[in-house]
Amino acid sequence: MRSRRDDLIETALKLFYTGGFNATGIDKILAESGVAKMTLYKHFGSKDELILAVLKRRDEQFRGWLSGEMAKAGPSPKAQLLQMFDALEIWFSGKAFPGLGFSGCAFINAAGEFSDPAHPAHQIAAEHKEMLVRQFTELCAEAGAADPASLAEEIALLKEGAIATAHVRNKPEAAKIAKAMAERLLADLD
Amino acid sequence: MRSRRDDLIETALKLFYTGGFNATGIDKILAESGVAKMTLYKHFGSKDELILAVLKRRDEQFRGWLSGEMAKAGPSPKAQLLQMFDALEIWFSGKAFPGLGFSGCAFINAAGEFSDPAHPAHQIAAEHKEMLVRQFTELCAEAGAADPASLAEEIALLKEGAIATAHVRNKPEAAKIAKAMAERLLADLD
DNA sequence: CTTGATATATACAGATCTGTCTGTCTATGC
DNA sequence: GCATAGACAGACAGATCTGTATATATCAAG
Repeated sequence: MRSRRDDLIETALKLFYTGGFNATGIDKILAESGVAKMTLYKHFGSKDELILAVLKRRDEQFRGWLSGEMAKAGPSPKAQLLQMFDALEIWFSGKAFPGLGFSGCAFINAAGEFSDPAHPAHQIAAEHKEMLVRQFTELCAEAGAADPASLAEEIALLKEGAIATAHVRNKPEAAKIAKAMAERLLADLD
Repeated sequence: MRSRRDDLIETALKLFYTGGFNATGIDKILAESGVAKMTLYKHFGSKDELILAVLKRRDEQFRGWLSGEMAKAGPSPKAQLLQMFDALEIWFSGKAFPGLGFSGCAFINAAGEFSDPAHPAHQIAAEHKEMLVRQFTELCAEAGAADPASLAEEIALLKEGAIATAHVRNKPEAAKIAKAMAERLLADLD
């Protein structure tokens, strides 16, 4: 049974993600989740803290989903890295997270609304991206790359470019373009 | 002499860009620009229309600046495309637009806050990106690329990836990473 | 059955936001 | 000089937002 705290986080994630953080009011989250206002402030203290809890949840949810999709490629690290771009395409098409659709990357969006790098929400966004780069680095090392850290940064940059392109230009094919570029980057491996 | 309308657009651009669209109130723009509220509504009718005017101004300003930076590379289209990534680095460091600093791409940010692709602000953002891709396509054709449209999409994707990485992770070196990747893409040309 | 923790409903305070209304001031052109 | 257009100043309406206060209901454990 899901707790009220989880109800709030899941509802807030959906509304913040699709409608923006600043533009989405507390009252809307309360109405859609059916939770009382006092319960929200008991659990989170402020809207800002709810935003941080939502971003942490999204980080777990997204990285968990992506790892699962990449694992479908089997044991080869190179195949897993390429599979990531197929996962992006599923995400861009709106099929990855039922009920959420695709409204770009929640962390890029958060960094846009909370532009100061010192803002806690911006920092969570940065950490999320860093964690993914670390995961890519391990796979690149496992695949025998000469410079795993640099290669992982390049893969990550392709991923960010695909996300921004898919969202701003409403162009989900960006995943395929990025994948083709990644294939050339990884051609020497395995 | 700058008109009141320009004063409003320039001040709103700075505040929207650094503080976000929804989070920045009309009153702040009026206070900082020294313009009366009635004057704003005389010129723009609503905050939404001011936002659109700001995005159009930013489109002209940014593409004009970028074209100027690229032109510094001389007549070679390949050199101009590579020069673009040097321009990105200047932008990321905050030196491109005095008084604005670097808060990511105003159009990626706008698409984040106005996520619906049918929203006028989102559409202006998409058009801005499309115009840049068209410019890249012309340069790729001029450089003798076999498939100028595809190559331009790849260059554009590297650019978007660099912007997102530089902002979210506070990592201006992303420009150099993207440039190195672009050099490999363009190696066969000229 | 009582106690304590948790949640609910509802009202409210205080701030802020967009947009309007009413005057007044000032400059420019005739 | 005078008329007209544009901008300023400042109050105000109405909505909305975050956060608080109060009083009530539910439910499980001892």
